[in-house]
Amino acid sequence: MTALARLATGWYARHARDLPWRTPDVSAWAVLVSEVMLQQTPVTRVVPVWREWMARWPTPGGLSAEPAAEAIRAWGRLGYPRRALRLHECAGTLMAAHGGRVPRSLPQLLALPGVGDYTARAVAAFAYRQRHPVVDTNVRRLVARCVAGRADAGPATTAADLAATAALLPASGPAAARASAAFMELGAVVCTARAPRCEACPLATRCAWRASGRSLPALPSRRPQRYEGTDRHVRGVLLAVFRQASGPVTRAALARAWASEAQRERALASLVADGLVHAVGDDTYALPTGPTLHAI
DNA sequence: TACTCGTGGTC
DNA sequence: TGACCAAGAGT
Repeated sequence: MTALARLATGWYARHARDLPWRTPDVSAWAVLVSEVMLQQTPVTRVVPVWREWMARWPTPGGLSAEPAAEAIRAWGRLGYPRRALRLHECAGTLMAAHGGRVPRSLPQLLALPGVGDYTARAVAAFAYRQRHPVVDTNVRRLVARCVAGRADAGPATTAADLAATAALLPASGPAAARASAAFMELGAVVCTARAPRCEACPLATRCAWRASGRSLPALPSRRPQRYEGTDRHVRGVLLAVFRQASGPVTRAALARAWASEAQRERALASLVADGLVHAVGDDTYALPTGPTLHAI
C-alpha cells in the first residue's frame, strides 16, 4: 500500500462523516442512487432525499413500476431534475436487462442512463469493492496538490488523472475502495478548493504543494454564474409548478409563475425536449406518466 | 471541446 | 451583497 493511501485510510477511519450510504449493508442500488444525487449537489441536501427514496423505492423494481412523474416529484429541489428522469430510466433498464440488479462491470455500469465515468467507478468501488480509481473533482484537486504540487487540477478529467490516482491505490479491491473514499473525503472536508486546512491533513508532511509554499490557485474563469432571470431559472420555476400540481397544468398557470412569455415558452419547450414535461392537450402539460412496466 | 443543465449555502 | 461553488453527465 502506498504511504498516501495508508495515511488517508487511517485518517478516514477516525474522521469520516457518518453518511447513510456508507453503512456496510447498503445495497448497490442504494449506492447508485446516492452517487447520482451527489452529482453537483452538496451532501447535506442529498441526505434527506436519499432517505426518502430508499424508504419508498428500496429496489429498482419499485421505482420502475411507478410513473416518471413520481421520481421527478420525489426529487424535490435537488436541482438538475433530468437526473431524476435518468434514474427512473435506469431502474427500468436494470429490470429489463439486468434482472433487477445493478451490474458489476464498468462497461455495463457506464451503459446505464445517468451513469458516467465517475459514477460507474464509484459504484464498482463502493458497492462491489473493486479496485478502480474513483476520480471526482475532490480527488483531482487532492492529487494535483499532493502529488503534482499544483494549486488545483486542470480543466478536464484525463487518462493522466486516472493513472495518477490508480498509482496511489492499494492492491486489493476492498483496500483500494477504502482509500478512494478516504481521498474523496479528504478533498471534500480538508483539502478544499478555497480554504484548505493543511493543519488537519494527514498527508501534509508528504504534500508537494504545501512543501513548495502553497502557490495561489488560478483565478476562476469569468463565465457568468448569475442564475436569476436565466432560462435555467425559468425552467426551475416552471417545473416547481408541475411538481406541486397533482395533475395537468395549463399555460395560464405557467403564465402566473413567470411573466415573460418568450422566455416562458422557451423554457417550456426545453422541458418538453428533455422529456421532463409532456403536452396532454392544446394548452395543457403534465409530468411524464410512463412508462410503467405493468398494471397489476 | 465547450456548453447546458438547478439549487441553496457560504464568506 | 453577490460571486463562488457542491461526489458530473450528455451532447
